Amino acid sequence: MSEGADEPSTTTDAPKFRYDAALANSIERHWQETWAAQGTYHTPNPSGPLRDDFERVEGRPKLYVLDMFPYPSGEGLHVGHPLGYIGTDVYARFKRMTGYNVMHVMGFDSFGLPAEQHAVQTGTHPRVTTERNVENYKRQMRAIGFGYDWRRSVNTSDPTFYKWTQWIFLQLFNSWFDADEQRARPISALVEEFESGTRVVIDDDHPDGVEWTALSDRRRREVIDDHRLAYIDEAPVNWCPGLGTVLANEEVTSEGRSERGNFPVFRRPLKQWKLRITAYAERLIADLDLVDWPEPVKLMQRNWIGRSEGARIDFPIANQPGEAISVFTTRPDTVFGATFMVLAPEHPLVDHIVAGSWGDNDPPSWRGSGLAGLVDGVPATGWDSPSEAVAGYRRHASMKSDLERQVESRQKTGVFTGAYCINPVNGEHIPIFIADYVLMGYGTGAIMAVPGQDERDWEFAEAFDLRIVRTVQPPSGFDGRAFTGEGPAINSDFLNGLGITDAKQAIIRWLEEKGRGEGTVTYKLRDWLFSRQRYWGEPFPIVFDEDDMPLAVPESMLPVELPDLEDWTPTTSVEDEDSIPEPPLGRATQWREVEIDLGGGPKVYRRELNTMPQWAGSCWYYLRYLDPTNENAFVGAEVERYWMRGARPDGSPKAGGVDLYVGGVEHAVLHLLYSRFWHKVLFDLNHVSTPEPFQRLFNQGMIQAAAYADERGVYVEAGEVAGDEQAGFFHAGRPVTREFGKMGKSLKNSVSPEEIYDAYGADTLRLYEMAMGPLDQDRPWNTRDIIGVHRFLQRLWRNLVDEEVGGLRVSTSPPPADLKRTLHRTIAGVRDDMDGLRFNTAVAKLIELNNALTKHVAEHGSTPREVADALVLMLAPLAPHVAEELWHHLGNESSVVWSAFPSADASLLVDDTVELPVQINGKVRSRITVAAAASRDAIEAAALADPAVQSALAGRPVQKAVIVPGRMVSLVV
RNA sequence: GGGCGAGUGGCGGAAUGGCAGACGCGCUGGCUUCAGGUGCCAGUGAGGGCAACCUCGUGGGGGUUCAAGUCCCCCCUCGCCCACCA
Repeated sequence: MSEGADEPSTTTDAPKFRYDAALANSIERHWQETWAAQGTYHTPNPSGPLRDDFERVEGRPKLYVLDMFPYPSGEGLHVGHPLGYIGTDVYARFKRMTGYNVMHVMGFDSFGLPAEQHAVQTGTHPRVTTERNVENYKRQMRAIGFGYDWRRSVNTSDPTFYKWTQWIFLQLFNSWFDADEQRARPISALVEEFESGTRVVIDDDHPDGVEWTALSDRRRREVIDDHRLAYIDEAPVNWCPGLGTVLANEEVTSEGRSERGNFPVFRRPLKQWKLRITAYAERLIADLDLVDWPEPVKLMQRNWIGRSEGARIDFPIANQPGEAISVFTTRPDTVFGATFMVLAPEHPLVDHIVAGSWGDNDPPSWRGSGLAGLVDGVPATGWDSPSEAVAGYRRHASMKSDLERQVESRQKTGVFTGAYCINPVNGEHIPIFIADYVLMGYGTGAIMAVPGQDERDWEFAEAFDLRIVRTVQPPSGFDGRAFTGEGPAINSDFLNGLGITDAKQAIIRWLEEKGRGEGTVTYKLRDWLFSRQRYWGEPFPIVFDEDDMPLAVPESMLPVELPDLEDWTPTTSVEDEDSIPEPPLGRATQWREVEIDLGGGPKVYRRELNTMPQWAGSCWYYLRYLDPTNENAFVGAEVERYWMRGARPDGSPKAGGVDLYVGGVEHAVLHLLYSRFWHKVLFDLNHVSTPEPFQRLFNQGMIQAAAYADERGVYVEAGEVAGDEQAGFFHAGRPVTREFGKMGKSLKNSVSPEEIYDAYGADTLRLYEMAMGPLDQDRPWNTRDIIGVHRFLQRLWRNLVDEEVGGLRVSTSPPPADLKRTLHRTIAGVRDDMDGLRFNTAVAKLIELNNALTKHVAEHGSTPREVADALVLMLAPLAPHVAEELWHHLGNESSVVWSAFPSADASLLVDDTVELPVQINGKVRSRITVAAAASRDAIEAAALADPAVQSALAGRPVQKAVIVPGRMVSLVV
């Protein structure tokens, strides 16, 4: 018994042992302390320091249930946060009670922008605020009664954790992607292949290959560095002055702003770290077939990776023998209709091909006359020369932000370069334009324009009065413009008559035979920009030598600890897009240089001053939970194999990994793509045993709450609003309007878990969040509804405990047959629902059982022991505190947490007799009761004999009788 | 513009093609209480009828079926994702 039961109740005349908030709170406090003291939720490993009493669970199947861990914000948890956590906690507890060894841990994603921005706002060092916030989150989570093994918890900003984040980065740095074997291999293997001559170096200076021994030491290092999975690249990146850092493509919205903070983002070339995720594009798509994920998430990943099959076609440049422009197209079958060429404005060949002067027949529109109103300094007849036009148009294009491009209704603009190239299939000279609708970042940055079959090219051709040749026969009556549908090839020489698929195959064969191109695959995915100019992140384990070339810090020197700084704030400026990134670590004057011996004696090196992005720690934290104290490896091999192995009971193919991963759909392409990539690298290098990290993914819904805005549109505290839908809503006497949105600070509609414990207890909160709807659905929070599940717990308690004196109201007599059937039907249903994560219907079934029990107790004065035991056990995953209290009250010594979930007696799931509805012409006219095993004939006879049926038939003969035994009778007259 | 998903009482939501609205909130009536309610009991889709019952009813319109919230076609509304990706 908890001592709380002896405390006076807050209400004056309520029974002393009524399950109210005060009693719930004392029960919860008592068991939380007891569980912590007894290590109830400790999960044993098969080996190592956390082996504990592994024998106890040996032979059980393992189950790894994982939540997307939070970043610990200064606001603390609101009731919208723990929805998924409660769901996994219920599931983990249920599976433990049904015989699994369950891994269930919570950690903290504490590096990165959110933590740092919070620190900036409060003016306190992020380490201090992070530690404080983590403690607050832990306290709040303990109060909800989560069954985590807290010994395994990790915090990504802890040096003992990020030591291994850095170690994994070095794995990436020290490996390369072998395209032939489609996997990562140690960089040393590449060096060996170069040295032995089995692989030759091909670069811009040596397109036909060059001997390794012919290269300088420095050139060799450059070649190696260019192969690494983590490499430095100078390329256009997303520079966000408002945040003072560069961002990954995934962190930039389609409006060209930062996902976090909504600051403008500018493209500019900078030297940055990148990770070669593009090498894994094919496997990242293919292995989606191995995992049990929601189809929309798989689709989002496939779309993000953006695989396109097509061909590369080389168009020789006119008057420049031996030179050609490569294009990528998904429609090589339309090449006979390519009547002009378009390059991205930034395409490197533009300067090379641009003509000295306009041709006599080049119309004003080709010279840029159409831009006269849009761009400063354009004469009404266009620019005077192609080079002026190119320069002017480039200026115009680079000034346009992505947002402006979108707003500008996609009017096609561009200018002629004055140059021509030759269509390789028919020898025609076709003009080369530059236009901003062709993007440098995709394919080759150049297209062959086929206006007859491409809407964008059609628009461009119309705007610039260019020739249009159809190469696919549109259906008769087609009055559209570009025809993108299926049809026989026309105007295409040897392709004529072929369908699109056959024509593609034929032209690719032709291109490959003639050496004019080849079939190829292109991806939208870009390499992952991996450095940030922020303080609060993992330092790179990298130093630079006097040649400015990167070298790995030896593993023995990890972690490279983040130095303490007086001023750790980022350098930001919202207005100035010409600003340049300044890593705050540059201010660490003692730290930024280091003397170490990397072979050849101690030398002074310059440290990498950027830090890793927020996603680094979350890429692999689920592996550290398994072996958090391991000082020799990021995870021990035996432990990793035990928890990550993936064998389905039926032996079907399975990726393995985490058995159930629950989190928000907002991570569909960021975290989930990045961590799959890291996991695959670790898999290739034999550090983990499964090709995928997360076997099953489940996206929980978002809890929304009513928010209220006044006449000015300013949000007011939702908790201070009075009124209802009929009367309207008021804040401080003034009318406000209601909307629903994500719970949080910005809408002023947060509800803290503490408010709910104080009024009802944590078990009620847990139960309410599970009962309010399907776990994967968004749903509005409604504090008013909570009383329903609280009453349920109160009635259940009252059915087992005498509210006045606290004694048990449990009898040894067996339950009557109907109650026993209800019990076993409930057991079967609840088991099913919990296995399927349908906790809302599981709660409904328990309430139904308890309602039946309440009737029984009203008549008999006590609960049959058999029902009491089963009900408490079934309640345990959902409301663990009150279940544990009742379990001990029922006389059990051991924890309900490790007790067996009840099993249904199959013989009690079928009734002896069943009531069947009888439909006449589709409408229910009567109900008959027949034996469950009755034959069709017997059921039909019983239906026809029923007086209500007879009167409804009114003597009409039955034309047809449909009998579904156990279901219904349907008569047609 | 393209893709995906969803529309069921006053509200949240249940329904292997087989009795629509389980369960909960709210509401109505009653009990308990000096009073209040976070207590208890009963009722509660709409309309009609004293009643047994009858009619209508799952965004709208068609269809398949003995039987449709569920399957098929068209349309409307909302949400999410992508958006000049060659």
